Amino acid sequence: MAKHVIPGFGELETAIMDVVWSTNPISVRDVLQKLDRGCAYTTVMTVMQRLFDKGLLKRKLLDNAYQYAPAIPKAQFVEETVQKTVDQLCDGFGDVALAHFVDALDDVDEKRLEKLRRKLSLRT
Amino acid sequence: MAKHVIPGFGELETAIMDVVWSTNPISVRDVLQKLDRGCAYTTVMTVMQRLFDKGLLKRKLLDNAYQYAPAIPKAQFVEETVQKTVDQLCDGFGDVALAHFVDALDDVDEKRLEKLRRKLSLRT
DNA sequence: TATAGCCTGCTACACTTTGTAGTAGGTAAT
DNA sequence: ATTACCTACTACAAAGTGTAGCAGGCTATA
Repeated sequence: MAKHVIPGFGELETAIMDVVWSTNPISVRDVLQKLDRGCAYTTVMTVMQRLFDKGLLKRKLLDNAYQYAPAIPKAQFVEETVQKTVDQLCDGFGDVALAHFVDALDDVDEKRLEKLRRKLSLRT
Repeated sequence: MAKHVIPGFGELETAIMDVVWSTNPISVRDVLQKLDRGCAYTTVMTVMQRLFDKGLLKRKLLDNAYQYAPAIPKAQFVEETVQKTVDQLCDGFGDVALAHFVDALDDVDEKRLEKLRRKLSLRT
């Protein structure tokens, strides 16, 4: 089975969320079609149900079928996930982690570095 | 049970690695004592065995008991973990993730920001 | 030498998360 | 009414992690 890419967030779940973020409201059937990965209707339905249970999707009954939509915008979700990840790694490993985040971000392309510089200079 | 704090890295595992990083070589018994969390000897042993299997610990038989030591220094492990995490989140969420990493790091104390600024100015 | 004590290896179980999907039962349209 | 589609419920596999018992082996000491 696919490894968890993001803690508490599997590969199928990510794919489904991406579909729903890009097109919503959307039915299970349509997500299934857009996914194009030959899994069963019920598989997609179950995962979307779980996403709903986790509070990541909301839904509305329309003509006897659920129409799903993101409970939070992608940007916000990513923000929270990143923040949580940074926090957890810093909790677990302290300053060392922080330092390495900086290093990791070091590899980022120049355009982003430029943005970062601008950001930093704003608050100096 | 405790949630996974770091993907592929549980709470007990982190605690044990920290003990071994701070004191090594070290026996299972001594780790158990230092942990001070009332779990069984065999629990610690099993987890250390797994850590060994994962390549995170090395060991040497001494007087019929294993002496464990980190296979890699903490700094290196943290670096790899952080790098992997950043990569995965960027894979999964693209530029949005990156931007939010920058934001997350924004909250970091001034001393670190200063370091970051210095780092960035070096490559402008 | 026997016995207690500590160590390892093996095994096993619970629980959670994620992917996967079948079946039953309901509703709606043809 | 029969077909088609939807949901709810249920279930299972596999991995990861925490937890620990038990058997067997070595050592030291009584």
